[in-house]
Parts: sequence; structure tokens; C-alpha cells
Amino acid sequence: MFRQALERLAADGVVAIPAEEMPALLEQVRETAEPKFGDYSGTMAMGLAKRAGRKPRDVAADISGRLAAAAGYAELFEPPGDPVGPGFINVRVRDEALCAAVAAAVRDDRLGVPTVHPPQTIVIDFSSPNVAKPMHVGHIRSTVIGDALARILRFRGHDVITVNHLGDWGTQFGMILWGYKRLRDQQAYDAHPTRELGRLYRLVRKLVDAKPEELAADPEAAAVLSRHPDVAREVLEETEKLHREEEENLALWRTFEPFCHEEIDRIYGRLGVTFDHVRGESSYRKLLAGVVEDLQSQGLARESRGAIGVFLDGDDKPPFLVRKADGGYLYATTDLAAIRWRLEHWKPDRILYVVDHRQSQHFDQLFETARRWGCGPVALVHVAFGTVLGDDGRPFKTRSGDTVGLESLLDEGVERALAVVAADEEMTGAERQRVAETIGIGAIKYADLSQNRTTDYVFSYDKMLQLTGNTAAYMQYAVARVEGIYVRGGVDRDALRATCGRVIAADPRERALALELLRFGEALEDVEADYRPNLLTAYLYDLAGCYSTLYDALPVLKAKEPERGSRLALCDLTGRILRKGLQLLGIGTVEKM
RNA sequence: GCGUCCGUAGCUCAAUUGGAUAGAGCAUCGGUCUUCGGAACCGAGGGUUGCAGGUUCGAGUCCUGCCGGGCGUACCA
Repeated sequence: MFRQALERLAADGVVAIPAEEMPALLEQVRETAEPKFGDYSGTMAMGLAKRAGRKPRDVAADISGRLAAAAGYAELFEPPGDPVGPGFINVRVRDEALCAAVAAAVRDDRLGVPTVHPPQTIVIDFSSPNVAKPMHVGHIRSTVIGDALARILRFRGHDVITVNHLGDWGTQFGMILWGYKRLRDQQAYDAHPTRELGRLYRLVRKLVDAKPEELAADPEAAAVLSRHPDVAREVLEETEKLHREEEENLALWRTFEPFCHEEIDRIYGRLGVTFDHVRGESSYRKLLAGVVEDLQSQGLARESRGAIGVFLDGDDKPPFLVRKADGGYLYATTDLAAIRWRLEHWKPDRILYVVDHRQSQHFDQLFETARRWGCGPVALVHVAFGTVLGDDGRPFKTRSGDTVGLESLLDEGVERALAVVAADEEMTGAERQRVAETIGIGAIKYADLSQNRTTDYVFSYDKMLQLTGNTAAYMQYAVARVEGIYVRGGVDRDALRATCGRVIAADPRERALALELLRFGEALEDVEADYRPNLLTAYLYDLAGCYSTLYDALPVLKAKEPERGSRLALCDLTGRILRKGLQLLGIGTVEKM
């Protein structure tokens, strides 16, 4: 909150700068690296001095002077001192203002976090699994990061529309159709359709890929392949028939669909993830032919080697294919249709795609094609993320080399969490199971969200379930610990909030906590700037640290008034921000653990 | 080959997008304490940020060249 105030004031303090350069300049208002420099600092003087041909310190002094004279400055901040070093402008928040702001946040349902203005309509496309196969470890990041971003942007005040763009119209269904027609085990299918369809998918995929080492390890598959040497071509034929809505394949596709949905819905339920819209690729199928025709008539796409594509980088570079030589469509086509559909129906300011970084080239091409096609001023953003790796630094696999199913991943996380909470004698078995579910799944989500999303990360149950360090379990414990005070102290939190006039920040540890509490909104703003949830986890971890330091050194329940009431208010706000922060990450909390 | 991302403490990761002395956790060592939930707190050691140049008041961050790796690269998604 103070950063915002200072930015607004700094806008008055800086002169002769074109309006469009102001935002970049204001980003140079930041927290100081060390408390001795004050609370916030501005670094804009150095850059400006160069352009103005003046000494940086003179410019800084000039800005400081104007800042100090700006209306409203004196109420919130101490008078700025002389510029430090090459020209840092350091500013310290007035204790009075700090204490009043914390008290206001305590009384506020939004915990002192302002809403954005104006709000934007933001479509977030995430998770988007291929429904033909069970969800696996590869889907966790998109699902968890996308869900967290949706929650955070929504809390910031945006109109967020979440979409699960299911893969339900691609070649994977050609594989299932091919397998179903030739290799299905009818008994198994009747008893457990999803399982049998999953088996068929995996088998046919193996046949199509025809990797020697895979076939060597699976003589049965090798035998099937020798009976069906043309499987790869036949699968594409099945896909093409589906795409032109040939009767038999379309009917089969319709019967498979619900089974596939059942499977993934169970997992979303467990993860606590919901979508405003589940619109698979298939929902755009009527638009695909029109998309291709339109691109052709506008001269953007043309025929090449039987296929139709958009040549974005000249004739010698691979084109962005929108129709295959056999007449089938590709995900490029579906994605273009989806963009047009979303623009028409939702009129978004932004569309975010939370998808694996390996598809960045696809999105570069998709966005460029959409731009040339004429999609208006919408911001199309690929929110990319890295791969989940095992201990060995290679993509996360089971010992036998299979990809890890998402369900079994969650099961193991919960099982290990159960071992952590098992020590508590007071909990019933059911309670323990519930707590373990919250902690285990929270651990998996938090481990993912606390990483810089752009890099690969190493998946480790042991690390994510540690009770110290930047983990979900530590954060959840911190919440349980803060909230425990009110039960033991018999304190009425509602009354505490309603009557909170002002808090005291006489001790440096109180002051540090107070300042940190008021940074919640800044952290959320930073998350939005680059779609990086790890900035929120880092903030929450810092906050928990400030709290621990205070709680360890200063009495709360045992303190005398007015310190007691003030510290209880600080604890109350800490607990609420930690819980809210975790909730915005899609992570639950527990009362006891 | 071309494109792209990455290389930071023994390990796993940060670093406010060019800011001040590169920070956390784990591991190691030491200290605090008559437990308001000790699953705590305080501290120490540990770094030529892959290498070499360059840009400037200032570079882990930007530019160039190397070295090493991941990923992508015409009809899968």
C-alpha cells in the first residue's frame, strides 16, 4: 500500500518526462535491500541524470525536494534524507501512518488489498488434458499454476474466465477408434470402460511410435504390430473420418466422451480445481473448415505439399499448418477457431495459455497468425513452464519408465503426509486422513508454485513435506499456530477486529511485521506483472518469518495492555493473510496438525 | 544446422526484470530458552554467478564469442 502511495507521489515529483515513460519509471520504486536505507527507495534519478546531462545526486535531491513538498507526502512518510550513494532516494514510512494502515487492514475484509482499476476481462486457458488418456504428472503444473493465477487475478478485481480446453478432437481419438475396432477386450470394456480405453490408447500409441526399444520390451505389442504394419496410416484415417464426422466414428466418439470426463473430474475434485467453462477442442469442430477458408481467402494460408499452412517466415521456413494433406485438422486450426470464438463471445482484454514451454514455438506462430488474421488489441500470452524432473534430473518417471499417473502421485503425497501427522494422538482416524489430504496435496501444489515457473524443477516428496523451510507444511503450521492463540486466550477475534483503533510498532520486530503485512497487495501485483505465483509464496514465507521472529521474542497473550491488544491484532492479520494467500494458491489449511 | 531456454553455496532453489554487501531451506558447526504450539529463534562457515571480453555510475540480469546441457524444428498435442 505504501508503494502505491509513493508511486503516486513520485509522479508529481518527477518532471519533464513523457507520459508513456512514467510506468517504467515508477517501477523503480521498490523496497530497500536493507532496513538501514529506510523502507522504500527510488532509483530513477541515476537514469534520468544521464539524459538530462546533470549529476545524479543533484537530480535525486531535486526529486526528493519535490516529493517532500507533494500533497499528502508528509502524512505518510518521513522527510527524505540526502540522496545516498550514486543517487538513491530513500524513504521511510512514518510510524503513525504505518500503525494506522495496519489497523485499517485489520478492520478490512480485503486485508488492506486494493482492487485494480479498471478491471480487465481475462481468459485463462489451463490444464487442458488430453481426455483419451489418464492425467499424468505432466498435467500438474498447468493445472496448479493456472488455478492459482485465476484465483489471484480474480481477487485483484479482474473478471476472470477459466477454461479447460480439453484435447478431445485430435489424433489420440484416432488411436482409440482404431484400437477399439480391432483390439478391444469387450468384457474389460463393459466392466471398466476408462481402463480399457486407456489400455488401448497406450498400446496403439506404442504401435504408432514403433520405437525399437519399446517394442523389444513388449513382445506382445511387437506381435500386434507385425499383424498391423500400416497402423500409423490407418490411425490417421480414423482421425480424418472423425474430423469429417463420419457416422460410425462420431457415434463411437460420443460414447467414449462421458467415460473420459468421469476420469478427469474425479481428479479435479480432489485438487479443488474448477472451471467456468469446459470447452474441448471438439466444440470448435464446426468452425474449422471456415477458419482454413478464411485464411486462404485473405491470402494468409496456401497449399503446400498437399497440406495448407501459413508461411510466417518466408517460403523456406516450416509453415504453420492448419490442414493436413488428408483433410484432417490440427490443433493450430482448433486454437485459431477458439481465439475467434472467445473474442466474439467474451471480448477479453487478455487470453493466457498456461502450457508447457515446449510448445512456445506453436504459440509464437499461433499469436502471429492470429495477429495477421486480425484479432484486435487482445493480449495473447503464453504462460510457459518447465518440465517436472525426477531425482536423477531426467523427466519424472516410475522405476519401470512409465509416466507417473496424477492420481497415484496424489495418493503417495497424501500417504506420506499421513506419516507426518500420525503422531497426534488426539485426532481420530478420519480427521487424520482429512488433514493428511490437505497437507499432502498442499505440499505438491506449493512445491510447484514456489518454483520459478520458467525453469524445470526436481520433484521430491521428501523436500516438499519438510516441516521447515519454504514448504506448504511449514506455512500451514504457521497458520495453525497463529490461530491457536485465540482459542487458548479466549479472545473474540471479531470484536478484536471491530475495535482495532491502532496498533503499536515500538519494537523493531513489530515494525517489521507491520510493514510486511501491508505488502500483501504489492506481492499480488507483482504476481500479476509476470504471472509468477512464486512471488506470492516467497512473500508468505517472509511474512511467516517476520511473525516467528516476533512471536519468539515478544509476549502476546501475556503482554500488558495496550501491547496485548495491538499484538493480538497483528497476529490476527498475519493469520488471515497467510490463510488468504494459501487459498489464492489453491491450498487449504487445517486447525490442528 | 537453425531457433529457443538454461548454467548461481555440497544439494534443492531465490534474487523486486540494470540497483546498494548475490539470499533462503536442507546438510555441517555453534548459541538462546523456566515452551503464549520448540515443528521455534539467533548466529557461523560455505560463491571468481560455466569461461572470456564488452556496454555504464552500477551486470547473476543487457551485447558478442566460446564451453556444457534441455527443449523445439511440415502434416501429434
